[in-house]
Amino acid sequence: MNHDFFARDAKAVAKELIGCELIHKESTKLIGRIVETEAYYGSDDRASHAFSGMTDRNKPMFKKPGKAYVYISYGIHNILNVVTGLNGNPSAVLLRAVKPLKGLERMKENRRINEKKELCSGPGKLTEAFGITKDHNRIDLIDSNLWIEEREFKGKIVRDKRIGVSNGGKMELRFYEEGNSHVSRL
DNA sequence: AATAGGATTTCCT
DNA sequence: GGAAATCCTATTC
Repeated sequence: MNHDFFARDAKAVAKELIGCELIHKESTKLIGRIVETEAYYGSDDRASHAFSGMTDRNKPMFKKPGKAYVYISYGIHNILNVVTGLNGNPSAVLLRAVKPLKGLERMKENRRINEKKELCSGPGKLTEAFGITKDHNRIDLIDSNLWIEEREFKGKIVRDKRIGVSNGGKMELRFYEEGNSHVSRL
């Protein structure tokens, strides 16, 4: 995936990321197929961290498309986003769930569980399975050991309201593969 | 300097 | 279905 792919409207990127592969290469190679994403914008999106302008935390959202924005949620979970961007406006796509394809054993160790469906079926779950932490914040997802590869997608995509956000409004910015059991919530 | 609350997960009943 | 876990950030006094 190149920078141009991410330098577009977050909603379009979120939708097209469904079916692509998230790859993390460290000692072992971990691969998951993206089955669920959400788009977040800026001043026009009350649910977004960037709603009230730039702060220390959300700074990556204002930076170059293709960068990672990782933050800690509820003091416990690392949450992974890809920065997107149209006209330099702050925006990002949250990676909510992937279907484990490769490195299952390592993911099970990281998650301390065995059920495949529970490994990556949520934003906090997939970062734990992949070993993604705030150390990955602001890294470039094009030329680091964490990246996304384009894949043809033949399934059907469902669009819905985002999960877990207050002031989410009526905007339907969540995308997921219809019927896929690795989605956090069908 | 202090405090309120979260783009969640897990465990218990 | 409900609440605890847990800590960092942003906001307020």
